[in-house]
Amino acid sequence: MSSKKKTTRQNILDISSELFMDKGFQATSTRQIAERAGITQPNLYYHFKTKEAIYIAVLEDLSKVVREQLELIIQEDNQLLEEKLLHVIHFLKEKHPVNLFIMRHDINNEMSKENHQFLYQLWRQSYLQPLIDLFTQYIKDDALFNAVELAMHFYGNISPYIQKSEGNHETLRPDQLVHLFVYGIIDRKDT
Amino acid sequence: MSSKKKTTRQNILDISSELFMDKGFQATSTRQIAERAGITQPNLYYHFKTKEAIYIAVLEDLSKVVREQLELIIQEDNQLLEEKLLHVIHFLKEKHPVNLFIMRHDINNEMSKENHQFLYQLWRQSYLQPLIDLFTQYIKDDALFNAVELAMHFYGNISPYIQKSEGNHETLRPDQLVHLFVYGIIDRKDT
DNA sequence: GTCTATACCCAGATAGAC
DNA sequence: GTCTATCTGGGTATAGAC
Repeated sequence: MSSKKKTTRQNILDISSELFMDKGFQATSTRQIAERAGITQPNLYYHFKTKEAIYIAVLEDLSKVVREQLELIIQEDNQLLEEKLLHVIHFLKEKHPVNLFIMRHDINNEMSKENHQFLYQLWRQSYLQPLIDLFTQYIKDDALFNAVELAMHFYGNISPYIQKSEGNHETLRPDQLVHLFVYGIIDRKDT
Repeated sequence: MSSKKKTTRQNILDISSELFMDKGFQATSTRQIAERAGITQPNLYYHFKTKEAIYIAVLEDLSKVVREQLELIIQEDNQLLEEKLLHVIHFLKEKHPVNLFIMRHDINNEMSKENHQFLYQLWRQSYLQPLIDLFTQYIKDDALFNAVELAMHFYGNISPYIQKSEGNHETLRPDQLVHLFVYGIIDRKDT
């Protein structure tokens, strides 16, 4: 507790992160952010040039944490693929309850052209690349799918299960999710 | 060609359907709809009470077609589960290139409370129920997952692959998609 | 049925005082 | 650094003439 008080800038980022990652860029207004941060809306513009700049700063923070953690997980020794995937899901679910659909939609559709490019690369490096590396380690050369396809597919599979709101009709447990991803819907436990 | 000219109302619905299902409810403005329909924006309000009413009419049209077609597919005789799933994907991809994430997000988050209930039931009946019926036919009683879980999971799996825009980085073919869903990522072709 | 004109609201962003 | 006041533009929706 060397410096107990958060800076206004960091406070804005933390609150914006929650709102952006839950409701999305468009649906989050600068007035909402300001209200929750306990400041006036124009004051945001002292700390950031535009609303989009806030979004970028938020994603830079998130990406750093995610990348570090995912790289740790895939480097664990003596673990089955299933166990590592389970760790990934647990990490995202507990520490990172983010709506990945909305996040990807915002990156692809709500940003200016330059920022879209930048954020897409950021997303790829921090979210996708560790999974690509993981699958590269584990799959055979003659596998039916390459590592990139599997990594993308993995995110498509787990996204509905790691966000917080969005009418939680998805009820599978993380280990069931991994089972479906690795073995499919067919029960082969008894073969 | 008994009546060649589309009514204004139907024209509005067709254009709204494309926009809503591609960009979502919020991101589609009544001005855009009117412009593409070749009418003025206030004229929309002669045909529909609100923007939300347009969305509901659109989803009623879509649901009817989807429900009929999916029920046809699951009733086909002498087909493997894989073949039926493939037919479902082909139908959705070709005739119904809709962003299912956005659709579900709109139903859950952009509608008034009553309309949310109504549309959710509509979605369940037309999109989900046929898949539930299909899995009920094919899975064993002691399977690891029930039909509802599998149906939800199936949509989560295929959604990224059937929309038209949204930066097409997903490249799996429909048959690969079915393979992953049914057998998982492990290559067991040679066992 | 379709139009013009316009009301009303909420968004992002800026100017300038303190 | 933070505020009040305000601009500008976009959104949905209504009134009323034709």
